[in-house]
Amino acid sequence: MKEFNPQVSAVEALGALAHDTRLSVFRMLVKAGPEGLIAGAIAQAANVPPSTMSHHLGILERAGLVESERESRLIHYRADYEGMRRLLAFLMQDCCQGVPEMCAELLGELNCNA
Amino acid sequence: MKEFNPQVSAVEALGALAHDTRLSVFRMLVKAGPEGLIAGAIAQAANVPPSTMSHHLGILERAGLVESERESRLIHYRADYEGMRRLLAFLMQDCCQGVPEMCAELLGELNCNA
DNA sequence: CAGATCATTCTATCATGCTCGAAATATCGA
DNA sequence: TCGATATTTCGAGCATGATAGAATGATCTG
Repeated sequence: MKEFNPQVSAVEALGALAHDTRLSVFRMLVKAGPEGLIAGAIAQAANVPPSTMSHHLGILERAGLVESERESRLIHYRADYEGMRRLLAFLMQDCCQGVPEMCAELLGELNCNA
Repeated sequence: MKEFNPQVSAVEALGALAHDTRLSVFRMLVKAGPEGLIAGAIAQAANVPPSTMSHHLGILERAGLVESERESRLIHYRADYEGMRRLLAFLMQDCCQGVPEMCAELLGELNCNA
């Protein structure tokens, strides 16, 4: 039986993002939106072999940061916004429970200017 | 000459937080506020030897997530809110430049309830 | 200055993670 | 069914990270 430990999930997600190639891929997918990108195109864009990229995408997926869906021979990867939200919420939670003033200030600077 | 690469800094910060002990310590320091905590107390609270904790604190400090200040024999560690803000801003930036609707929704759920 | 306290740095061992070619799997078109 | 395409899984070699005892550095007190 696999328990739900928010901190363990957060460590896994942070570890998934703590890699140059994987962080680039995640950002790429966030920008790509709901349509996502095809595995091969991601590997090509990041300039790494398909097998290496597959490994990285697996790590991001297991961490709950991306989702994949097969469409015939192609596999679409897209960012998992809910996973991202969980991670950010976990990090902010400490802030809110600790020093709300600083937390508020921090959130205030994070506005979308789009 | 050491260049400033936001992505490299982000990877370093994410890597620093991607460890159970270090994430616990960082949360602890965020909750502790500006006064921070003493190195020895942190090691004791996390139940790890001082040398191991010193190693972890060094990683967090080099990543720009905590600051240290000596006060006689004791060394105070406190969370670096500016470093945390930079990391979160970097992660949100992708979101904002990509799909602003999702970004806004995501930020909306991150309100301090304190 | 000597001894005690607090913390870091050193060093060695052990564990985990990254990379990528080769082989395997899945799907399509002829 | 056969060959081509897209992707993953496997396996091995290499690199990096974690851990903690011992030694070192910094500071206070008597």
